[in-house]
Order: sequence, then structure tokens, then C-alpha cells
Amino acid sequence: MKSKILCDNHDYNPGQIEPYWQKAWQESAVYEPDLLVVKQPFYNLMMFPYPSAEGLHVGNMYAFCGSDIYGRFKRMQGYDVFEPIGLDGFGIHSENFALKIGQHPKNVIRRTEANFYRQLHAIGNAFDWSHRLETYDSNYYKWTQWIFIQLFKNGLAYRAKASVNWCPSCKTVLADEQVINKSKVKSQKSKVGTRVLPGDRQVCERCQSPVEKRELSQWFFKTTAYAQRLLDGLNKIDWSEKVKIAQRNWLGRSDGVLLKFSSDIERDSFIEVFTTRPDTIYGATFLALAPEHPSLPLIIDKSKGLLRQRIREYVDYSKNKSFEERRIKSKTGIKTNFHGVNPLSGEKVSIYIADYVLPSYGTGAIMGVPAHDQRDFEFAKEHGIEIIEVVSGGDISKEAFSGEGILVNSDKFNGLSSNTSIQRITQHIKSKHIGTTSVTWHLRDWIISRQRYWGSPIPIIYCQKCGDRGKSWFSTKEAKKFKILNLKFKIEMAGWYPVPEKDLPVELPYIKNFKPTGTGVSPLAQDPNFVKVKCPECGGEARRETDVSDTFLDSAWYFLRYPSIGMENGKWKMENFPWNPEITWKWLPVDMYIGGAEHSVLHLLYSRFLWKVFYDLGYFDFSAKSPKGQLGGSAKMPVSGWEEPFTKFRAHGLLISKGVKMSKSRGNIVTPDAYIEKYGADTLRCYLMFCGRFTQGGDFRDSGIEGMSRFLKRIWRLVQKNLKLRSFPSEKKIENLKLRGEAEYMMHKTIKRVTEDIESLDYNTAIAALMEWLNALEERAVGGSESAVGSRNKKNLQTTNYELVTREEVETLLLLLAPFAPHMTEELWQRLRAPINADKNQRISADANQQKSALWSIHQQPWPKFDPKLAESKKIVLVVEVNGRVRDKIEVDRGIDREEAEKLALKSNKVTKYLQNKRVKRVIFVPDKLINLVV
RNA sequence: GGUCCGGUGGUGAAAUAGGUAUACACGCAGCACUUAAAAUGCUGUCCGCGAGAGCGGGUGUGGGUUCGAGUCCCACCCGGACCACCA
Repeated sequence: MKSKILCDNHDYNPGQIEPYWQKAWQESAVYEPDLLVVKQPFYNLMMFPYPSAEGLHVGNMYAFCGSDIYGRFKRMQGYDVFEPIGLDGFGIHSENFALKIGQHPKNVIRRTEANFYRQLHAIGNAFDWSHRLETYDSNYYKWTQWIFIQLFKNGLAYRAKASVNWCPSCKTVLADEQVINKSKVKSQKSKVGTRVLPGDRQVCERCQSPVEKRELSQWFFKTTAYAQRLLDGLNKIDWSEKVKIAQRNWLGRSDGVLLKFSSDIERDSFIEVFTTRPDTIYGATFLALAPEHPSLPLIIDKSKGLLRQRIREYVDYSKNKSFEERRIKSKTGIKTNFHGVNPLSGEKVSIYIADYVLPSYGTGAIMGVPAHDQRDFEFAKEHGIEIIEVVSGGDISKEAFSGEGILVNSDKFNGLSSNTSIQRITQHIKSKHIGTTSVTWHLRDWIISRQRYWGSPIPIIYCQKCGDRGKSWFSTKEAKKFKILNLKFKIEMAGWYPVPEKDLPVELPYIKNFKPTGTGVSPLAQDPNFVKVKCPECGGEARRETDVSDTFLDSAWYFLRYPSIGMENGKWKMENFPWNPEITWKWLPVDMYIGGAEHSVLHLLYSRFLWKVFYDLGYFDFSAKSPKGQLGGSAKMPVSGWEEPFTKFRAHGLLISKGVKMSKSRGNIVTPDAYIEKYGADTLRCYLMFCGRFTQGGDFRDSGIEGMSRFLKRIWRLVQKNLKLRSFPSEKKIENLKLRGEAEYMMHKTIKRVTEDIESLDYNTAIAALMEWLNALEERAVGGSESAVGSRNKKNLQTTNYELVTREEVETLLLLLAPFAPHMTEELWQRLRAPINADKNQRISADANQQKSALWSIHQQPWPKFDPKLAESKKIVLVVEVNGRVRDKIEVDRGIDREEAEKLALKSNKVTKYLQNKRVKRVIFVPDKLINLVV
């Protein structure tokens, strides 16, 4: 390592300092803990970016810096912090960007990768660059494919027909997250008076055409099998409450009953419905089936003449209807000639087909209770169906009453409250065997397939020959080791085989015309060399699956991969298993995860799902008996156990610009590069964190950053002058100076505030605390007050006021600021620590040996400690109120008792003026805060 | 329509087991330094009345609880985020 030459200029020059220390840190691996050896692992993770656009904007930097500050803080607290970084480069975002600029994704990604990593270096985060990963690297997606295969073999990945979002203009399937509400678009364009109305259009994010539905065969992951555990697990983890709520809502557990209405469609047939309101069953005056309901073919078959024709037309019409039409407010539907019988009232009710009934929720059929459900109410009005009130409390002539009330028109349940009757009726239904209690979820299975190019090819092979004979992987010898007992599943999967694991990865071929085809087939289908493959079972001609997997699959496990990268040891080799057992045991689950709230329900839910699958499949079983190998090193005992991947998660707020959200369409995206160039990364980092509370976001304005620049310059000057003006021969003495009084209190108070504020991510107030302390230190330096420090040479004091700031204070200030401004504090720290050349009375550069010593950097120093007693002032301002109004403030000793406080309060003229000789009826005394005299 | 979060000076924002509202910073004004400007430093800066001490008002609106409410409760208005015909 070359000798470090410390910059000796007086001026703060971030352009010179920052690259210098970034290089030095990397050369001596300050941020690269030995994952196998270190004792106190702390996995500090931030959501990795998708390099889709023109580069990182300050919103991204905001998130990364916030995470980095926490990691640096933890490192100084003695943890061995691992803070990896990578790129989520596969997926529609990146592909769309490539389409937009008319270049191939494989070429674009090389440029964006370089640009992203350049920006990520420039911001000065404590990344461990030796563990980076890119999801589009075949060394990575090999294992994404492997994961797909494990799910397939365990019956958790299956193929089925499903309606998906289809954009007729872009001619492609869209992910759910690419379908947006038109009203949103409007309100973005003109802020004036647009309101979000119900039933707004669902449009394509890119071209704004209305999105349609299409029935396509898709691969699914069975997330619904884990619904209950995904819900239960939320209680074990320390996450932002709003994210937990969002997940609970998305999982959407509804408790209700499944109820059978006997029907005359066929002999002994029935229509089953789900309801959460069994108390309203007596008011069910019709049944409505989704057009996709399984009994539709039979109904059409058994209907006659014109009606048959009309039902068929209606079903076709609604199935192909765009979302826009189907979401329209009017409730369309058609009456069949069939009937059901209300199992409680015994009334005969008509069966309708109505497309406001969703096929994918509940049973795809509902009992219509117009009096107590608004949608049913509208439908009944339109179709002249009887409306019977069974819960009193509303006015059902105007609208449905969905609240709770007292039951009427409900036979023997009349007079009961909704709550009681729900229990009683449910009991009744169960005892009569006409229904059961049931749980329905909003969560649906995860559609994995994407008919796009830029993704990980789904590693599955289809063999027509085997399929015709009803054979599949599930009829192979290997499959017997797995417990897939569902016969129907085996039949449905006929012809499908996973790619043999030894053949992974299935490389994404270079396809010149990577544009979405519009035929519902991925562009990969164009490449015969890719498609043509031998059947792994019969050896005959077969074809590959040409869809790629959803990019959310790539990002659902990346954090498991990071620590293992480049860590081949013992029995574990990268090509054997995706994560090193020893390392994984030691480093996972993630200790702190920071990311955007926009991923509350997608990424964070998918990650939890996969993790639970891995757990069930024994991939975290690293015990000696496990086939995965023996365990070594010291393991951490995760607080949340091994069933959750992220022990702690905090959502950062949204950084807005000039009052509104940053977006391309508004043209208010701020890129960090120019700011780093002008002010330096440290200033930008501090300013970003000062904009507002980290978990709530902030407003980025150019004017504000100037103030932060001033703050850092003042720190620089304080330390620099303190260093320069200090006479070296007496340095020893200065070091021994003891703080006392106000100065001591200020220091301990500031350490306390900064420590607590960083822990709770309130970085803005942590910086404010540092500013307040700096103000106090400067005041002392300029004012020359002697009282703050121990005995001093008075003569010396006149010329060297900056010496009034002690070494201890200067060092503490730098340590507290280090997570926020890592480069500048490092430079000043090294200057303070540089040895002195006695002859020249100058500091000399630290040499290579010194900096090679294990803990040379400021970022490796222990975090300052505070004494809780010293962090409290000796004196406090006691507020004196009369009848709850502030009348005086008196300075008293901390810990003053009630009697003493009252005595002092009554001495104050300002107070007695308001008492006017009236008798004090009551005295409220809040220790060390206030005394309130009530007259 | 649902769920959640927020609404505090000219601006970004502090302060919640109920206890000094506006910390910290920006901006602005005045002053110092300068030939001048920049930079820097100092002083002032919630609003109204007042020369001043001081008095009164004030945390989206209207009520309530309390000795005391930015904070808790009820109703409403506005903004944002996420979800959305979920039975």
C-alpha cells in the first residue's frame, strides 16, 4: 500500500478528499468484513436498484444514504457490518428503457451498470464491493431457475389458464404494477381539481391505452398455500406498521361461511356462495354467478332458444370486455331460467349471470342481498329484484345498509344483534349441514410467466409425446421422493419436465428483435436453437418454455445470495448450492432492511413466501445431520426465528422535489451528479438527511443545500483552526483538559441525542443536534469564555481561542458526524491523529503502516458514549402557569420539589398579578417541567 | 369506494406515556468587513396592537374531554401513498 499523503490545504475541498478516501477505504477493505471470521455479524441491507433509467436520482440516493448511515453507526457500535449492493437489472423496466432508446438490452445494461456503479461509488457508501451481484448475470439466474425447479418439484409451481392484463397497443402482457388508474395520470398532468373517482380506467403505464383481459396459459407459484403463515409471521417481526397493515390487507383474510343453495340446474345440484354476513341470509333475493363460473357451460347447454343465445352472448361479451367496461358502475347481468332455494327462508330465488361477480374470489358466485350490499342493491334496482330489509338501522329505500343492526324479517333470529346472529346463524347452518365456516383470501397465486424477452428463461421443457401419454416429471422415479399426492395435479402437468439441474443455467439467447410479439408468445420463441430440446425423459423432440419469469422472482432471494458470493470454502462450491450454509447460518436473516413502501406488498411478500418455502424444504437446515453439510462458525440466533427473512424493516419516506413527487413527466427529477460535483457527496448526504424525517420523506430544494455546505465548512474550520492554533509542545496538556459544567453537559446531551436519533432513523434531528452543538462550540471559541475548561494559560487564550474547544470535543464531534459525512470526517480525523514532527512543529503524514493497522479509519472507531447523568442540565426552566396559561418562567435546580417550586412561583410578581389574592384551589406540579396554579 | 399517512411561520421542518408551540436550517431585512461584489460574521424575523415593558391571538375547520390539547375523542375539509366491484 502506498503512503498516504494527507491533504494540507486549509480550504475544504471535497473534490479532492472524497475520491482519495474512497480509494483508501477500498484498498484496505474497511467495509469488507471477513464473513467467516467476524464475531458480531450485522446484515445491513437496502433494496437494490433496477437500473432502468438514465441513472440514479437523488430519491435513490436518499434511500441508500439513509441505510448507509445506519450501517456506519452500527459498525462504530462494534458490529461487523455487511452492506452489499447489486443491480436488479432484469425485467420490464430495463427492457422498456432499451426499447425507448432503440438498443438491445444486453448492450444497454453494460452501460447502465457502469454508470450506476460509478454513481454508487461517488456517494461514498460503505458497500462491500466484493459481494455485488446482478440478477441478469447467468451465475445468478442459474439459481433463480434452480429455485423455480424446486418449487415445481414440490408442487408449488403449476401451469394454468388465467386472465392477464393485456395492452392491445403495446401488444403484450403487462404486470399488475404496469397497470395504472387513468385518474392518476390525469391528476399528474393537471393538478387542478382532479379527483379520483371510482371506476376509473385501468390503462397501460406506457401508452395509456385501456388494458384488456386475455386468457393465457401461465406458470403460477402457489403463494396461497402460505397465506395463513404469511399473515401469522407478521406478528413476529419488527417492521414499519404501515407495511404490515398493507400486507394484512393484501392477504385479505375474510372469515365467513360457505353456503349451499340447492338449484334446479340439474338434479341434486347446488350453488355454493361465500359470505361474511350470514346475518343477512334471509335478505338474499337472488343468486349471481360470474361469467367464468364452472356451471356456465351446463346452464347454456340447458337453456333454450333466444335465452340461450343471449346468455352465451353475455358471457362472451363480459369475458372479452376490457377492464374499463367491466368496471363501469352500472351492474349488467342476465337472468337465467334457473332458480335456487334460500336455505334459511326457503324462498325460491332467480339465478343471474353478472360480471360484477369476480371469478377469482370466493366461489365465483354470490347470494345477492340488495338491502345490505350496495352492489347487490344497484343490481336489484336495475333488474327489478325484490329488496328485503333484514337488518334494521338504515334507509333501504335510498341505498343499501351495510352496517350492523337488529335483525328483522329473519324468522327465529329476529331481534338479535348482527353480531349475535352471525354466530347463531353460522351455528345453525353447520348443524343443518347446509354450509360450513370458511376462510377466503384476497391473495392469489403469483403469476410468474412474462411473455417478454429480458428475464430469466423459465427452466421447463414440454414434451408432446409424453404429454399425450399422460406422462410428466411427476411419473418419474425421482418424483417419488417428493410428496405430490394430488392426482389431478399430476394429470394437468402431463408433458412438463424441469430442465435437468446439471444443464442450468438456461442461458438467455441474444435475440435481435426482442420486441414483444403481440401473439402472447415471448420473443424467445423466434429462436429455434433455443426452443428445440430433447425431452429429458424419453429423449424425443421437445420444446422449451419460452416465457421468462417475473422480475420479482429475481429480487425475492437476492439477499440470500449476497453473503455467499466469492465465499467458496469447505464442501461448499458455488456450483453446488446457491448459498454457503456456514455463511448463511451466520449472517441471515437480514438484521436491518430499508426500502421503499411501494414494495410493501409485492417484493416483501414474495421474499417472505420464498423464504418460507426454503425453510420448509430444509434449505436452512444446516445441522450436521443435514445433507446440506456441516455447520461451522458462530451462529446468530435470529430474533424472529428462521421463519422470516427480514428481522427489521423500515420504509423510508418519499423524497419530493419542489413540493411534488419526482417524475419524468413533471420533469423535476434531480440527479445527484451535479450536486456531488459542486458541493461534494458529504454535503449532499447530509442535506438529503436533513430534508425531513427519514421515514416520512422530505422536499429537496436547491436553496437548502447551501446551508448544509456552510455547516460542513464551519466544522472544517473549527477543527482546522483548533489543530493549527494549538501549540504542539503543550499538546499533551491539552489532551488532558477536562470538560466541566455547561460544556460537558452539551457534549453528553449531543451524544445522547445523536445516538438515539440515528437508532430511530431521525437523521434530521440528529444533524440539528450537531448544529446546535457546533453553534455552542463556536460561541465559546469566539467569546473566549474561560469557564468551560480547566485551568488555562490566560495569555495564551487571547490569541488561540479555538483551543478552548478541547480535543475530546473535536474528536467526539467528528465521530458523531462520521456516518453522515464519512469523507470529511475521515480527513480531519487523520489530521488530528497524524504524528507531530517536533523539529518543524508540524504534523506529518500518517504512513502506510499506521493505516494498515486494522482499525485506522474513523469509521472503525468506537461510537462515543454518554453518561445519562451528565446529559441532563443542572438547571432547568420551570414554567409557572396560572389556570393553564404561562405567566412566568423561572430557572431552578433540577429535581426541585413541589413545595419549593410553589414557594418560588408565589414569589413571582408576574404570577401574583394573576392570582389577585384569590385562593389557590389546586396545584399541578410536573417535576422539572412546570407548576400550574389553579384559582 | 377501502386502508393508511399527513395538514404547524414567507419556506423545508422540530416538539406526541397531554405540560414553554415553531428547535435546526433556508429565505428575507439591517449592520460589519470590502473600492465593489462574492464569501464570511453579527443582529432581527409567527401574527396583531404598542415607543416600550407588555397584552391579545395562533398548529386545516367545528365541537368535546382536561388545570392544561399540535398531541387524546367525535364530525368535517384538504393533500399524499397504496389497494380497489374482495361478497
